[in-house]
Amino acid sequence: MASVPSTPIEIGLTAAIVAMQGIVPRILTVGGEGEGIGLPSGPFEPVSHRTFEIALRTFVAEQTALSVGYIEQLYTFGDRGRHARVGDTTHVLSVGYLALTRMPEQNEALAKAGARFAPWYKFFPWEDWRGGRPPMLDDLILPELMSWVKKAPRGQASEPSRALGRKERVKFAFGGDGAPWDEEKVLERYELLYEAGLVEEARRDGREAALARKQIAPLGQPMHFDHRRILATAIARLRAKLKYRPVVFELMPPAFTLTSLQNTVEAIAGRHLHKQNFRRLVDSAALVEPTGESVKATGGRPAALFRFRREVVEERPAPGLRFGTRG
Amino acid sequence: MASVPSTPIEIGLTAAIVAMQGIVPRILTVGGEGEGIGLPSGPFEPVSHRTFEIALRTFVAEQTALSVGYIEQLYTFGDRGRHARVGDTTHVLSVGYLALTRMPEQNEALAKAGARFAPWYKFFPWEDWRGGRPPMLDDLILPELMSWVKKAPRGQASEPSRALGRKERVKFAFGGDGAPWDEEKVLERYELLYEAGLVEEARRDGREAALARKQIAPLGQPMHFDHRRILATAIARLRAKLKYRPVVFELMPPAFTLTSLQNTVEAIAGRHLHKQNFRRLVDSAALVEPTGESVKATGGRPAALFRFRREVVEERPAPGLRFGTRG
DNA sequence: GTAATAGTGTCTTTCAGACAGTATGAC
DNA sequence: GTCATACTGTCTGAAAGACACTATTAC
Repeated sequence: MASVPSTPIEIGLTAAIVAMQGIVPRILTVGGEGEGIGLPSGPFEPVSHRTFEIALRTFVAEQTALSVGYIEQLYTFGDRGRHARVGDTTHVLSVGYLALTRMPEQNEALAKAGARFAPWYKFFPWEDWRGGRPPMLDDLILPELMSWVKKAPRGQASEPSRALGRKERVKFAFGGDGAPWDEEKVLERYELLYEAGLVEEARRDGREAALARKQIAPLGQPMHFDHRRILATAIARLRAKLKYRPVVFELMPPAFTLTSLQNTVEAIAGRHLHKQNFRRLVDSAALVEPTGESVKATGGRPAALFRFRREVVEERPAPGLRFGTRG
Repeated sequence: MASVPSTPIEIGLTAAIVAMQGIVPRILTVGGEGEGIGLPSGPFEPVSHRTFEIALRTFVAEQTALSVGYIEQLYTFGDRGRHARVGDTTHVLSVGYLALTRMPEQNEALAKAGARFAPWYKFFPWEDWRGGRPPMLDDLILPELMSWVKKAPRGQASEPSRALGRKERVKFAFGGDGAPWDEEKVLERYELLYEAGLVEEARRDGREAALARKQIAPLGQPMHFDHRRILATAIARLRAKLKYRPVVFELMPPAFTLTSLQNTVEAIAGRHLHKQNFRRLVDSAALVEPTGESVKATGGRPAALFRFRREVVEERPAPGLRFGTRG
């Protein structure tokens, strides 16, 4: 049970660091221009770092001159197939983290470190429904997925009834035919697009489906290694967590208007919410309290400012913004 | 970014394998009698296993002659402090998994492999509220935690306002004083008991609080390494997941009565549910369909048998048993 | 018949979703 | 005044929570 590993294993910590700018959710990226873009990451050194979280905070501070607040572990990816092209000995394993921060005033330190906050929907354009259902779904994605469904190999029932067929998986992830669009299924959708060879990473990793497929416009901007998958996991987790934990406030300034709070939630969820219900929700959940101040910058009625009530986390089991399924 | 690790790292996969027996939720354990009890675990060998899940299924099959159905990654633990006493080079990192299975008819293969299904509340007696609020909470746990709260070191505000004080953490995890008991906070409670030195593992790992504390009855049966923490994570995840994914059915036989389904949910959640509401919930969620058969073994009216409708996972975003906060 | 378990009918409270309306600013 | 944004009042229908009641077995 306690054998010596036969190949050296390196553990990479990869961080999806989120910040908001107006109605645009942004993700911290490194690299770019020719060499490819990715999430900030670094090796975990057990001798110098006691925990993952300490290691993560350290290398993020070093690489991006940014101090992050909320941190949460996402998932540990161990597939060899989806990893570095660099060789077969490096980066076998990556532990993904989600971190929330507030957009820094000055981005110079970031730029110097080669990092910048990129809009996250550049990587997942089909996930933003705030302008209505994205046309690319019907124009490109679903037709391509349908032909992938038809190409399914016969009699491949290695798993019993548990594993869904291709058709069912598409319906599950993308909705349609009675099934609704579930904004939380970000990872399922990305994985399906990967398997169907519709994202650049699939071709890069040498999947047959991708090689066989004729060249079409790429679906969203690709990333290094499995970083887009980690980002998909991060978005999915954040969208789910919003509803039962008050994590939005980690992205908000100390004082904010209810409209800006709603904008932030909508930006993350990728869809619009009913305004009056949102306000009632926030009010009845007692998540915020008025500061007494207000801002008069919009050309309309001045908006009252609010602050987050930290006490709620002790009061109730699941204090989140339980917005429902409709707009 | 791609440096060679300075110390050899081994990755251990550890599985919390759950099965039901009547109203007793059980967890697969290995070892016992003197040498200490633990969860089945094995090393991850990147050369022979393509993914964690394959590696996990393989070693579980080898160690326990058991084939598991549902598998889900829980968390990756990297703290050095909580790991093996064996030395400092082994088992630096453990990836925890939750697996659900049905109790095998024959346990001989298990027994031969040195494994057995133990009732999980042996390890967490304070988590079972089906017989009412466990007396040990008021008799032992809360008094001890209160004295730990009082012993808090002064001015240790290294983290800003984010980190709660000891008092707030106890209230958050264990409820009381207006705050309710949240059955999902299994991990928070265990971590608090560990920090306060009230569980055996804390003493074993050499925490001051535990060493300073006078000898009292141990709180639940301890486990090897950080295995009880992984089990706490598994129970918490399962309790939460019940409510929005139809995972209970992985623990049920193909045909079951509504009462046995409710018993299983109650066993996992650790508390009683309102019978009529539970039935209506199951009915309105359209999670099951009658088989047409019934059983007449109980001495009362025969119960109709039902089967799980696998189709629901495609129909609705979150098909679970959204039982509420009250019984 | 009684005891025991299985299952139904309906009432009340709460709350999500939506309607329409009022308030306060810039111009 | 108009336009734009901020905010409130109230209706409706769907659930959650809890009540009492009926059904079918063993004895």
